Amino acid sequence: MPLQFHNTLTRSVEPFAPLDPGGKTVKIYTCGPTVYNHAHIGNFRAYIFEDLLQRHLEYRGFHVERVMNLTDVDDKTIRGALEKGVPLAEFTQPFKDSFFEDLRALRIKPADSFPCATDPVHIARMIDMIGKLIAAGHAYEAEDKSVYFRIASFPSYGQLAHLNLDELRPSGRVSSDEYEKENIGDFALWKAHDEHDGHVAWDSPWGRGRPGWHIECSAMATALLGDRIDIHCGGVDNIFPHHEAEIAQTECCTGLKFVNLWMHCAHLMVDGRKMAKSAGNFHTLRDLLAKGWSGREVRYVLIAAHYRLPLNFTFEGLAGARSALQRLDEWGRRLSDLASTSASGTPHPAIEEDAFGRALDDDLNISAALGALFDLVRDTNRAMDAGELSPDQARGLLDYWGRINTILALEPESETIPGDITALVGERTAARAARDWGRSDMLRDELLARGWIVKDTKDGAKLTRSVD
RNA sequence: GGCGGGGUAGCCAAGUGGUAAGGCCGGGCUCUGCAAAAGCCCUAUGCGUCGGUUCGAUUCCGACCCUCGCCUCCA
Repeated sequence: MPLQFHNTLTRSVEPFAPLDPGGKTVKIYTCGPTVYNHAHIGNFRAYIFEDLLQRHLEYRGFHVERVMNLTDVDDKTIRGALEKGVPLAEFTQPFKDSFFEDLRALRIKPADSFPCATDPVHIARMIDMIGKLIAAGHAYEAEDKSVYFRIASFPSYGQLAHLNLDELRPSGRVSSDEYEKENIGDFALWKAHDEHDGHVAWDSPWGRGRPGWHIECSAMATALLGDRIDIHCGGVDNIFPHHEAEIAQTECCTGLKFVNLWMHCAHLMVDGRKMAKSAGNFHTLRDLLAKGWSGREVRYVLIAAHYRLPLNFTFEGLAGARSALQRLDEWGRRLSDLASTSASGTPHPAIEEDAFGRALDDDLNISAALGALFDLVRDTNRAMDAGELSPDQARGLLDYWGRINTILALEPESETIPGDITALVGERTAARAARDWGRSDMLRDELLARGWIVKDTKDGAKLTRSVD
């Protein structure tokens, strides 16, 4: 099966081929967070889907160039800064910092660049693009000194969302701008400064103001990746109007097809409803970490369901992830013990077949991929139980597990066992050899009190870190 | 109202025109000084409902029910 992905534009799964004539480089732009708050795990579902996409493309030998923007100026960031009485940049910085911390905790590969909307270089580019759009008749300055994109000038507006604009139902969220616009669907490229914006404003040919949200992505994507990009990702809620607007602005500026492949992930749900800051039903990563869950466990939950399906977040699901990971950890540990006497790996049929990688080729079918992985776990555990797996085969499988983890990134934290713990285990082993069960049990309790669980396997004592 | 996802065992979930992967939970067994852990085994005659096509449908077609999302803040 060829590598293929679902394209939101055509609503079908299509074979993937990069724009790069060399067939090597893949350019990806992904919409990042608005830094007015800590991102919640629903946001991170999107970033983990994008991480899976990038890692699988790399597994298939592509070189991925990826940009993720940070929206650090909009209504909410401005409101937050005003309420706190601090400059905008000072308000957003802690949320930027926590975002990067969370990416690390979730083992999400950093993008090659994380441009910020307020970067003067990008503001200048946005102003430049808006000027071009006005000159070409695609945008106009309204009476309130804001600039709007004229959707009537771009006939294919609505193609991505498959919306017929004549049939749009008024949403009820009508703002006062409506009276300034030629068409209710026209969207702001430049928002004239008003009293709610405080000191947040930049000079422009149309007076002081700030950029609209959509133009930010068009400017930064083309600045950093060029006029045409391979893949643009985001949550389904970005399809309309955000990505629709990006297409219109960018293509009207460049005259080129902006994005070859649009990929969108479904929402993370909680209690059967979309997880959203506005709904107040969200969990942040730091909340979950504080409850004793690990970033790795949260990553498993978020990565294990197909990206185009809504995923209902539950603590039962997190507990299930913990158990599943322990099974994988134990498998890796067994393979590792067996492989310790082997210098080089031997091919195993399952590695050649690579059912895991082939499942991901089909629009990132992670469920089938994990199914294949757990099949391999069971089959090789059975072989190890029967003493039918050689150390060289174990080494080969361990290498394969390592390759799979260049995609999944679910390997256990490397744990260094402190010397005093090792000493206690040694004492206990001696006590057991002397059949001094009382002392053995006392030492086991002592180890547990220090956070380590001892398991007496037929190969001797094994230690694992206890979890809360 | 328009558009788009979903409805498969207690929970999550893959998949196929020929009779249902995998994970969690649960049960059994093995190992074991005890305990814990781990490994193995078992667990859906049925895939929202009702029709239709077919030798045969969970998979194709039609209708309907339920549910979630988008329709200019939103990953």
